[in-house]
Amino acid sequence: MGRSPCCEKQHTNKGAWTREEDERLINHIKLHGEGCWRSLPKAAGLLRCGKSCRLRWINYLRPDLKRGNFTEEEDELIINLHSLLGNKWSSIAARLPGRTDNEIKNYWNTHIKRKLCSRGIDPHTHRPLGSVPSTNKTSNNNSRSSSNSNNSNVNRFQLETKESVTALMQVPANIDNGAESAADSNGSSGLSSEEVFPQINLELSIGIPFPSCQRSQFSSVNLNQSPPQQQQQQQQKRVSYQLFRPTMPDVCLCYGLDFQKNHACSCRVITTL
DNA sequence: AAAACTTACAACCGCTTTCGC
DNA sequence: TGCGAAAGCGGTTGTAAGTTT
Repeated sequence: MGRSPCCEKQHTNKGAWTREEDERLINHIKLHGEGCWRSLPKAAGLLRCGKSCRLRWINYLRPDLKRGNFTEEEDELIINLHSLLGNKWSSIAARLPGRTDNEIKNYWNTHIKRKLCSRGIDPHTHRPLGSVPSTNKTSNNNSRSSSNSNNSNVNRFQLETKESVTALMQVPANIDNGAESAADSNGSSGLSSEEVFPQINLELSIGIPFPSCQRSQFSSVNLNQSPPQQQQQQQQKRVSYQLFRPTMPDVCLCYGLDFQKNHACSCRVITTL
């Protein structure tokens, strides 16, 4: 029935990895690939849990990791992605080549939170500090707690869909203002979200899933009926959208933002935003 | 110079999701 | 189909390094 346990914890090392352990792990993965973490420690001659090996490899030893300080562009991208995705560090990391979820999470907690606070922005809500929070909090606080609580999938969908719609509205606005993020321009000016984006009601509440995510459902990004100037603007937006999903094919944004995993969006409609 | 405090980040823990039996 | 282990993920902790007093 099932599988045998992953490791015998009483025979495993803990704490900081030694250089020798690192080398063993690197050599083993070079020879055999990432394969099965469960059997890796034994095969590599390591007294470590497979889970620990995986973490060490992913967060520190992988050759494609980009070490060193985050750039200003990466900062802004993380802030924007966090405003869209909340604390979904792995999803954020997937859009920053060479960075790991753990690294981004640590960086967020040590640098970006402070940076946003100094700009007068609440790092949880991406709203100006002191503004009245929505009663229906966004997913920054619900990424885990909602699944722990008795909230149904419908409730989770409502929250995430609300967030995705807000995101759809916010992203083009950011891009029209150049590299400045919505949070940035919002915070530095001291204006409320509603003042910056008068067409957006951030208290919007959505209850029923879209039957499918079609371009026409997001009127602000409907290219077909746009005059040439608008089309030019939207072409810029489309290019800039790629920043947020550089590895994604040109598919529905909901899909690109992983909503299909939560059944919030089951479509794979090809769309040009 | 050293103690106290702060910061940064690697690693661990516990939970959820996925998947093999 | 259900159970249980593996994998994956996000929150938290431990501690080394840096800074201040």
